[in-house]
Amino acid sequence: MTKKNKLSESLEDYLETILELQTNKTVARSKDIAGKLDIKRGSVTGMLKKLADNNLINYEPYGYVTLTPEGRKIAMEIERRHIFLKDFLFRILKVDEDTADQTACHMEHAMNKQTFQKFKKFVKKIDTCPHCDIEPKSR
Amino acid sequence: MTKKNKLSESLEDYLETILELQTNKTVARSKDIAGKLDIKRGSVTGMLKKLADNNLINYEPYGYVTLTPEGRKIAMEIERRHIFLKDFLFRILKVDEDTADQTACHMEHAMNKQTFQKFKKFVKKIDTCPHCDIEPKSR
DNA sequence: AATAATTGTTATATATACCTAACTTTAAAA
DNA sequence: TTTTAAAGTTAGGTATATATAACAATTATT
Repeated sequence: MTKKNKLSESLEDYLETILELQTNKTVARSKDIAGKLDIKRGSVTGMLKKLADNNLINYEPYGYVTLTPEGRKIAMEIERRHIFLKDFLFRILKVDEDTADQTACHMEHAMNKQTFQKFKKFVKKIDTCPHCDIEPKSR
Repeated sequence: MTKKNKLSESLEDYLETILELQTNKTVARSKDIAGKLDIKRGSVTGMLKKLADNNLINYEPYGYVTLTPEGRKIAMEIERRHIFLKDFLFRILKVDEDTADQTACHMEHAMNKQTFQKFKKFVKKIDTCPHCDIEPKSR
């Protein structure tokens, strides 16, 4: 059974960051993870070990970091939440972009899966409501 | 100048709890704080000292705990957020009450004042929207 | 008032997530 | 290829928030 050990917010942030780096730069390096998370290089190693212990990343000292299927699944979930929440905060609530990003970064850990689903459904509904007249998504 | 030291989520939770106890039981006792926060008695003392250091509570060993004006102000802000978010999650998103409570407890720390204001305004708007037909607040 | 129970505190320990600084490995330049 | 630079690791330290268990103070019971 895949243990559902409920990751810490920090570990979730690492996974999210690794996914972004993998996507944008094909490969995740310790230094870039540190950069994105604004954390010192030395601190990253220990966290990578923890993630590896949890079978969420493939990690060999001095090697590149990649997500395992399970790590990827979690990372994508967090990333999806982040994108959705940031859009909500920025486009609908009209919070400035930086704040939207930071706030999304916190909120993405605060809801469980089901609650987030409901929130999403709710936002989608009001997003097309003529009475609420939300600015439409540009795309 | 009143230093705006940005409290940790834990310390904010303590303040919120103390306010609730003060309101419901007239006085906040260490044991009840521990109970509400599901934390051991021994751990509470140190946190109370920190809050006292920050001039947020009046604390004397073996005495009752009371909020200072500044502590009260913060506690009320957090409490207001909690109540609002829980109502949103429970009544509008229809999340079950326990989950709504826990989730509110996390979310209440995730937004800054301005963002929360905007969120509130937004919810109030859609709450009276005929198209969105939200179940009305019972009171 | 004496004793027992409850509540509060202290000291010590643990876990998490950081930092710094020295060191090692790998990669790049000369 | 040696040397240098960059990236990664390690060891030791700090801060926060918790637990446990022994002890002290307070409150309740008899």
